[in-house]
Amino acid sequence: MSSDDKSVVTRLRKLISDGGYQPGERIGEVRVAEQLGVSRTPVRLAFRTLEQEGLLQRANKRGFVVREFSQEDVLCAVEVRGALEGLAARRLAERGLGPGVREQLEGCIARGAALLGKGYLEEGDIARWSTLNETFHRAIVEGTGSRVIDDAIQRNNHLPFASADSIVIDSAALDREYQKLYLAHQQHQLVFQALQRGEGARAEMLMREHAYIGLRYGELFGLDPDAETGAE
Amino acid sequence: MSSDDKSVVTRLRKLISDGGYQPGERIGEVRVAEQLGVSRTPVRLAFRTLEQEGLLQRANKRGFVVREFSQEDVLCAVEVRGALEGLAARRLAERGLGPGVREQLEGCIARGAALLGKGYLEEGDIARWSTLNETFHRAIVEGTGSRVIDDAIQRNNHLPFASADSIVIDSAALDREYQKLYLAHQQHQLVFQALQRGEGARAEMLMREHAYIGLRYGELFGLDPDAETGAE
DNA sequence: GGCCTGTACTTTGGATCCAATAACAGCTAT
DNA sequence: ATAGCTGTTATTGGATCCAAAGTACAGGCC
Repeated sequence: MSSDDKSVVTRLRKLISDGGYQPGERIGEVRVAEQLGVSRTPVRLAFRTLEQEGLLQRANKRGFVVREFSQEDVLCAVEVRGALEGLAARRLAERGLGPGVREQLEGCIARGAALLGKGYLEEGDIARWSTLNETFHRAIVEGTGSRVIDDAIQRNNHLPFASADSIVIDSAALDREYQKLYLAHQQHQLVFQALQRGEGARAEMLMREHAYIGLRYGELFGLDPDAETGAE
Repeated sequence: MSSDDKSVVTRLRKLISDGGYQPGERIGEVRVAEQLGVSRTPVRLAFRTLEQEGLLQRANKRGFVVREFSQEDVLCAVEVRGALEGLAARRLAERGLGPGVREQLEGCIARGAALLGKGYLEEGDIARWSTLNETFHRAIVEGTGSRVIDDAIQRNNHLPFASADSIVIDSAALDREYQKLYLAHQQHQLVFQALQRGEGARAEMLMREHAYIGLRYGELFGLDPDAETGAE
């Protein structure tokens, strides 16, 4: 189950989000099994997982359809992440961050400063930011030491547009993206400061606001708000 | 899948939470299949669902074990619910509650007032409170109109101690429970007032605090805090 | 005597087979 | 001509079979 089956779930998730199946489209077991080169059994297992994740939903009486998400859904998923990561940040601030977490967060901020210090973005910087941003968020969530909170966030992140590293969408306009990343970096610093000082409420609100960064902040830089959903 | 298989998931969930399998215990496919009188296939599918719900977790290299939850986990699950229901309440207050939702909430409060107005609890009141409380919470969550938020809350509620109606634990001491329910009723009224007035931040904080009602409020009434986890 | 290795058994995961059911189409009757 | 019924087909869900991987036990070697 571990190796091969997990790969089926992953590949099916990728197959769907890459547009192999359109939102609202009915998805059948046999066709997917043929496409992935496996039997129907692991596909059925994977359908179950993806149903729980929210990517699939049961059809009228039989089978599954690919779930379709509205702009509103995207916004809500980001708000859910903000609420949960805010909760994690508050708990972390109140209970104090251990040396390991502090070190990780400091490392992320240092890497962010190095990345953005030169005043512009170059090829590969976006990937580098993505990993450091991922590390930063995971450090906070794992720092709470609660699998329940972690799981809740992970489940929400299964929605393809909800996770923390779906910020950058236009890698062609690096100058515009630079401003967003710089703001995100500043927010990271503020969150870290609040965490260090044990300012729970402030850490929570900062983390919550930080979730919006990939969503509506484009308006601040004169972008078209409709193009700033962060989806895909 | 719909009818029979859903029953397998439900029955297995019940089998686990009724103590048929101890937390931390390894759970095998064949034994469960025999106990439920079905083949291994639906059991495997059910394992998948319950893994996503968080009731099972993968064993070291093979199979599943029943997840065990600490007191800390219970607290975290309640805080997660508070954060998410708080988010729902804020959105509802900001966007305004429609006549349907308002009516439902008013109905719940009226029923609560009738239930608690006589000053004491009698047999059956606890079940009545449970349904009205469930209706109240669901009205707020569904009132947001967002399946994403709804799903996130539902997924958290799959943990047996996390849902909103795991308040009352000691049905033998009805006088003590009365005070808790009365406080809960007052909180419902405050939440409703904030929702009506469009006071988003206040509605959120009230809803969030309200989540704790079954957890630590026992201390206020001189109960043993350890007995007030709300589990089961 | 303890540790390592090999073999056998247990259990899971994948594939295939069979039954049940829902969708679809064609036919008939009003 | 249309609506309802019936038969056929396609697709899902359950059971069983087979292979692979893990674990435990035992025997041998150091």
